[in-house]
Amino acid sequence: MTSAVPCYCATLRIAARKATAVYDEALAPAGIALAQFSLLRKIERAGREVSLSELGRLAALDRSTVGRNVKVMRRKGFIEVGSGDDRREATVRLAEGGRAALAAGAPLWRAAQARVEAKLGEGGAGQLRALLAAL
Amino acid sequence: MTSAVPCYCATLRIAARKATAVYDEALAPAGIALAQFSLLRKIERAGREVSLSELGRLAALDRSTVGRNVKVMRRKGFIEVGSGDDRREATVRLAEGGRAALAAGAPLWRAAQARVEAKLGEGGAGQLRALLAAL
DNA sequence: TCGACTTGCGGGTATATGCCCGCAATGACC
DNA sequence: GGTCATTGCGGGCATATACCCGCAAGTCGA
Repeated sequence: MTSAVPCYCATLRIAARKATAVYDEALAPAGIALAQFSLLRKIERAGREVSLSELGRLAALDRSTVGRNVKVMRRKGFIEVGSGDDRREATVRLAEGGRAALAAGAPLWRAAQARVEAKLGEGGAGQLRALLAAL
Repeated sequence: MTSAVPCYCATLRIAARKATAVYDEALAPAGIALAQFSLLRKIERAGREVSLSELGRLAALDRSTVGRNVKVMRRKGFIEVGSGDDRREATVRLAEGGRAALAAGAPLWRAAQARVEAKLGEGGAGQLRALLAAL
């Protein structure tokens, strides 16, 4: 008999998919989905040009994944790609479209964030952060 | 000033990716990754043939995603695809390869599960389940 | 200064994921 | 018994994600 032991990983993946759907829907009016919005925020927070590898570290994404995502965001006019002093590096910075998406998305993101926080209840939000940080 | 408010969604996605990497590595010797292992378990648990739509509901996946994943698992010999009474339905059941992968993966999965549980600490595991269920 | 690592990327390969459209099979309701 | 809405799929389209290989640029020690 296989007892019904839930797999942490499967549960996390489902939660991530559901949360993504919630944020994607909220951000839709801004013409951007969470994955890209999140990357734009990392770039914004950096406050300077960042290389693809740095962005990967910031977002905990594989470098090659960042490279592909960047290509899409570039095509959409969210970012511009240049090269740094180190000529191996490809650096990215926000473009007008990216700033606009961030501005339009900010309040929508906050709404989604609040909705999720409400579902988690008092203290739950903080607990979740602490638990996920432990991973 | 943009304060450093962590996005629940981004955090969840990172946690899911990291957990997936842990389980994938653990399951590697069994020749299967977590996403497919998880689906095989759903089919096993069902104890009967399930349609693609049912599997989608069980795994909280979009039906079209299930369709594609099933195609890959079929090619790998993990499952067999047939059709039910309702001739619209495509039903799946475990094949020999799937049973073997489940058997070989079971102890490896338990090890990964234990490792994650250890990181979450006493009670943390249960809390996480409760929180994710709230989503 | 020259070879040996190290680092940063692009591209190939394979999955995973969701939305939408259209088709076929069912079901429900006159 | 005919519509007509519902349900189940496949396939097209777009992203997201990771691993590996190979090339180019930078670093460092002898």
